[in-house]
Amino acid sequence: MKTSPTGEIRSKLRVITSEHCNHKSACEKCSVRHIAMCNVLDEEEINLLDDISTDFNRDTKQILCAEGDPADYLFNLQEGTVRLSKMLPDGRRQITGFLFPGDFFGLACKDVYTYTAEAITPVKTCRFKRGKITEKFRELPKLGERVFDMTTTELQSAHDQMLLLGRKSASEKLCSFLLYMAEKTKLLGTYPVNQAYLPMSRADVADFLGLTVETVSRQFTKLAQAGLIRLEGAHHVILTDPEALHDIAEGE
Amino acid sequence: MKTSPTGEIRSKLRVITSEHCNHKSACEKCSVRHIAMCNVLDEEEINLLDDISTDFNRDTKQILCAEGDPADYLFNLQEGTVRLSKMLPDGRRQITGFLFPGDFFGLACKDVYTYTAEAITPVKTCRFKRGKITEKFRELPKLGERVFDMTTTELQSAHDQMLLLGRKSASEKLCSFLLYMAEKTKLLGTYPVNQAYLPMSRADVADFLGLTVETVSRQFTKLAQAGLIRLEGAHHVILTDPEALHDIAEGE
DNA sequence: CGGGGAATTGATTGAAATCAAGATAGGTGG
DNA sequence: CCACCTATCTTGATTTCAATCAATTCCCCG
Repeated sequence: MKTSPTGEIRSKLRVITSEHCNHKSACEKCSVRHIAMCNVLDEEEINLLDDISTDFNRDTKQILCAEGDPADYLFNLQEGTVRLSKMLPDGRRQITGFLFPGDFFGLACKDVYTYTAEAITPVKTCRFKRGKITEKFRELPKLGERVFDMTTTELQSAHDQMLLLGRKSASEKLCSFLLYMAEKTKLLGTYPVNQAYLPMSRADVADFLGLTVETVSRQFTKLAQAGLIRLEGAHHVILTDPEALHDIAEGE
Repeated sequence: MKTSPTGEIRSKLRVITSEHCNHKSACEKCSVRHIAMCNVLDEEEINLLDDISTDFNRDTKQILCAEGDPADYLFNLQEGTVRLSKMLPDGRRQITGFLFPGDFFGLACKDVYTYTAEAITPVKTCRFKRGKITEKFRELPKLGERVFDMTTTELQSAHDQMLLLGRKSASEKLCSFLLYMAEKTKLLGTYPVNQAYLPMSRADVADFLGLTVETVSRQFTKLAQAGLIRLEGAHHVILTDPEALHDIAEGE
C-alpha cells in the first residue's frame, strides 16, 4: 500500500455527537434562501418544500454522507464549508470540490453516493428525502430546472478543474485556487475584497489541487516572497496583486 | 509562451467542406434512439422532437462548436467520436471527455460554449436550437429529466476523471483509460469483448490523461511487454489480462 | 502553559517532461 | 498501384519539477 500523505483515516471521523437533528426547518427565514436552489420559489411554493425539509447540523470533521452509502438524502448547505472527496483503495484522496452556503449536494444517478461529504467547519444543512424531493421537482418544475442549471454549472467547474489538474503547474494551481477562494470569500461578505478566507487545511488544498502539502506550503511562501500575497496566519490571505495572480493562474 | 506538445492549431481545423446539413432528420429510424436522450419518448412524443431536429454531419478534424462561441445548439451524437477540450492561452490542452453514439453535448448555463467539440472520426449528429429544446424539456418533462440524469452521470464521471488526473500515476492512468475504452468498444458491438478500439491519436490520449505523448507511448510499450495488452496497430488494443489492468488502474 | 496536530523549511530522490532522433504508417499524386 | 511525403508513433538521453524523506517551528486547544 502506498503511503497517503494527506488522506485521513475515515473511521476516526465517524464519531457522531448528539446534536441538532430532525428539528423542523423554517424556509421563510432561511439565510441562504436568496442564493440557494429554492430562490426560484415564491412564499406559497416554498412551504411545500418546507414540509419535506429537515434540519441537519454537524460539527467540524464529521461526515455528512459517505461514498458507497445509500443515497437517501439531498442536502442543502446553509452555513459552513463542506468538502467532497473520492479515495483510491490505498488512501490517496482527491477533493472534487468545496461547498459553501447556498450549494447543494447528494444528487446521485445511482442509488449510492459516489463521494464523501465532510464538514470542514461546523455546518448547518437542511436535507430532503430523495424520493420526496424528486416528487417536488415534478410538482414545481421551476425548482427542477433550477437544480438542473446548478448541476450544469457544477459540470462546467469540474471541467475547469480538470484543466487545472491535468495541465497546470504547482504555482498556476495555487494562484487559481486563491482567486477562486477570494471569489467565494467575497460572496460571504465578511471580508474586504481581494482577501481569501481558507477554512480548509493545507492537506485539503493539496488534495484539491493534486499536489502534496509540502508543495502547497512552498508555493504559498514563494507567492508571499514575490509580494503577490500576504499571509495573515495560515487561513487568511490578502491578495496584494490580484492581476499578477490572474496572469499566473491562466499561464500567460 | 510555453510550448504545447499536443495542442493543435485551431485555425487549421476550421476548413468546412460543403456537406450534409439542414436536411430533415428522421427520429423513427434513428440508430441510437434506444440509448440516446430520446429513448424515454414514445412514437408520438418523438415526432415533436423530430420537428425541431436538424441533421448536422461533419468530417474528421472539423469543429462542431468552439469554446466562446454563442451556445445556439444542443447536439446529439448518432455516429462517430467527438472530443471535448479546453485550452490555456499558451496552447496547453485538456480533453475533458470523448463522446460516442448516444451522447449529447452543447448544454451551457451561460450563453457561450465553455469547451470545443471536434470530430475525431466522421460524425453524424442531429441538433436542436437551444430555445426550442428548452421548450421541449417543459412540454415533455420525461425528456428534461432524462437529460438531467445524463448530466448527473456526466458530473460523476468528471469526478472520476479528477481523481485520475490529480492522484493516479502514468501507468494507472493508461490502464484506467484502456478499461474505459474497452467498455465503450463493447457498446459499439463491432469488436469481441476485452478489445479496445481507439479512434483518437496518442496526443488526444495524452491530453485526456494529463500526460505527454511520449509518456503515453512508453506506457503502452510497458503494458505490452508485461503481457497485459497486445497492440494490433496504434488504434486497436487487445486486453489480454483485464483483471491485472483493473488492479493497476485502481492502484491496488 | 504544555501537548500535539498543522505548517513550514531543507535535503534528496524520482517520475514524467523535455529534447532529440528514428521508425511506421496513412494519404496523395504521379 | 506504387512510391513518396508527411503525420504519427516509438525509443533514447537528459533535465526538471514536484514528491518524498526528515526536521523544526508554529499555533491552536485543552
